[in-house]
Amino acid sequence: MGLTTYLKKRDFRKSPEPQSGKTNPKQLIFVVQEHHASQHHFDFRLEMEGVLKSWAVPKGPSMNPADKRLAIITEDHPYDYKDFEGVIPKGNYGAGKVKIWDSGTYTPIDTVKGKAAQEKLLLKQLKDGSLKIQLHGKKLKGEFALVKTKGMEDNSWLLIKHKDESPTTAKLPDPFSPMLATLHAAPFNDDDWQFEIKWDGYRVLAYVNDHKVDLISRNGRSYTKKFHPIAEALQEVGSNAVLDGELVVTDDKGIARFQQLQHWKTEADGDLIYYVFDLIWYNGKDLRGLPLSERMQLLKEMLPSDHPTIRMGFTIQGRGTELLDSAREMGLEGIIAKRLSSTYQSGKRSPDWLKIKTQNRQEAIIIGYTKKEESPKLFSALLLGLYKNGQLHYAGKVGTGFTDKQQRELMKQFKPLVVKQASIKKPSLRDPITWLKPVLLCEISYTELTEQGIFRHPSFKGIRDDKAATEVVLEKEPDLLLPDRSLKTVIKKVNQKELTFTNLDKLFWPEDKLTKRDLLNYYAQVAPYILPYIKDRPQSLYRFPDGYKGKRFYQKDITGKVPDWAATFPYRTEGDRKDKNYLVVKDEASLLYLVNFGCIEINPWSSTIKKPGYPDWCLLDLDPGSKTDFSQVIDVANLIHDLLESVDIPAYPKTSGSTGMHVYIPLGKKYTYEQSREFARVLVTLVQQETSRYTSMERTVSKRQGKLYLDFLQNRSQATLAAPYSVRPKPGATVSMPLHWEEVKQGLKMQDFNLRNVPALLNERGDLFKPVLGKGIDMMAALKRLQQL
DNA sequence: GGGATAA
DNA sequence: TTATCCCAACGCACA
DNA sequence: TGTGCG
Ligand SMILES: [Mn+2]
Ligand SMILES: [Mn+2]
Repeated sequence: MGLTTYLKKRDFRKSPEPQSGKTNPKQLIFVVQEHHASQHHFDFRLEMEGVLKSWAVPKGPSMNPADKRLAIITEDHPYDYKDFEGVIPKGNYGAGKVKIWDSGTYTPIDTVKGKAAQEKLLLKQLKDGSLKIQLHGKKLKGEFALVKTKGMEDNSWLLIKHKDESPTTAKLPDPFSPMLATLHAAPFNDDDWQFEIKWDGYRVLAYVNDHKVDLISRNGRSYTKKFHPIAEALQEVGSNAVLDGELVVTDDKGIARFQQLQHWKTEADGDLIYYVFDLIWYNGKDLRGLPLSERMQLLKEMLPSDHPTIRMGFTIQGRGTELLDSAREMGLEGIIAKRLSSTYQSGKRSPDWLKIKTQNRQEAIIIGYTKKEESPKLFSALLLGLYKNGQLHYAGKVGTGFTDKQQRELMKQFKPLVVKQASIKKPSLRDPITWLKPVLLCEISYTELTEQGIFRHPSFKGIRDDKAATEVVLEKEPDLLLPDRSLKTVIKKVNQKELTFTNLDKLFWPEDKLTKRDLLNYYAQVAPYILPYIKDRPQSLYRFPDGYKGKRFYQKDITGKVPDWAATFPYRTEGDRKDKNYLVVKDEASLLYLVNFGCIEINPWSSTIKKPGYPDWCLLDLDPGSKTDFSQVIDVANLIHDLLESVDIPAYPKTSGSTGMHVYIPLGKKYTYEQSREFARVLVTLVQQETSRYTSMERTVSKRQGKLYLDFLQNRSQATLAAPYSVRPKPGATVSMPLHWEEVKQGLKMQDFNLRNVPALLNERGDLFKPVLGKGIDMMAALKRLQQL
């Protein structure tokens, strides 16, 4: 009998558990699929409780695909299948022989004749738990084994868990910290999840022993004395358990009141209730490895069903939307969603527990107000706006939450801001609108934001005067490509193409703790912004498979190395008798494919395959030398700007993300590379003459004497530069960031723009480089104007 | 990161 | 069977 | 015609 069953059958309230040294072996069997095997790795898939896990195991000496049959999977804590770490034991285990003994008789069972019979027997022994596994006389150290028998299908393995006992008898770590929930934007319905009310109180762990109860807060503070009625009640209810729950004070309507809890002194201050929602420990058994569903079952059996102060909170399976609605009706803070199969992950803010709020807070810009004709109020509703991609959008109207006094004060502030023209596209509203200059900020609460970006159920909370209106953007948790930090390999469809993302935990920037997963998430987030500048362009690959400090190499020819769906562009070098092929980015999938290949930076041509000889932009590359630095780059960039502005040539600057800056001039595919280069030469020559003290156009490094190099020669076919929004393989994961010319001034730092902050910045600023792909300049007219100078 | 090839 | 290798290149500027 | 350069 498994321990879980055993625990379930017990009535914990009636008699103490007998102390017994006997352990109950528990073994679990799963069929693991070998999904994709390369020369260097096995990729395993395991479908468990409806969730697909996958992980890569590097091939070691014992992992030949033809013959070797065994790998060991170990893990740190019991029963959490998401944290598999692939480990290949060193040494030679012979030609695929896994010796398997019957644990009772210790007779080898690998001598059974016939494949089918062998497999059948093995499975039987695994199922009834009578199996011990040894490798050449040595007991397996790991808690799991992957076993392949000769009778099994090629892509199937058996994963055997052969722990002696589960849950374990071990000391509870001290200090012990509770599992935490991740904030989640919207409710959902899913039968794999349980939903419960989020109570507004103190998170309290209760250590219940025979003669003593301790109530401990999340920060390790003792609440035993302060909330002694709860401690006393727990003492009656049970013993030898560690419970997790929320301690609340309810008002006369039964609603938890946080303020009242803070000031609670005696029973006259309100009714204390301890809502228990998890059982972590019972009679020396650590239950954290059990799935939530089983812990809940045990908890239900352990707690009395009708105790006035120690209660099990209400839970419902699958119907999150419904529960959030009722929580909102009741004026509660929100709900918690918990994955039924999840283990208790101490101290972790886990994606298996999600907090979903009934009320969200957001700042918004007041862009006007309406007034109903007949209304005695000064105004009926405020019109709200938000910036998205650098543009102001209508975000709904708020008609509640302000007092008459607040209305009078607001009207005073509105007076000097009244304008005739709307600052946005006019929403269709019945009541007459007074438009305001979009500078005033307010804070609102709301329940939901619609697809169109309109607040639902907004309520006014007050004026904000500590921020500029342009700083206000939607505080929305981005949907990440790879949100689950416990998966080391993920197979995912992007643009209808199946991509395998590997080695997601590999530290690409160890100092910044940034992983390959972070890099992929970054590019997925900025894909809409970067794609215009890399789509349909052949790519020069610069690969860093082991992170920015690791080995690196350039790659252009990808013939035969990329899947069929990847677009390519043929080329030849001198003496080639066959075509070589550039990789061409077409969509998010091909971009992410590159990134998974270890391409930290993206290096596209200046022209597309549609018109390969005609670049979209002309570029000036400002590279500081050994005796110059970024501050001179800023100076010379501004001089270039002044010059171009004086002759009416548009130009757009970006940091390079490395040491210098890039300036792009739109050409609109109208001129050849040679024309672009000669145009750049003219511009750079003019600027260099003015700044000869610290700039140079010399191709030979030594002749530059450490001066800043004005590089115009990259205006040439097949030459590449790091794309806008490209990350660079540099400390701090810097990004090549398009700027306003006003930002190009002393004090600007390369590190201001990096993998961590650029996605949010882009949401505010939009794509500043958009005009680079717009109408190209009239080069001849521009040259004529330059000549007049 | 992973296919090709030398040892 | 395992370890290592290999993954660009192009044309301009100056000697 | 070779070498450095990005
Ligand atoms: Mn540069
Ligand atoms: Mn350069």
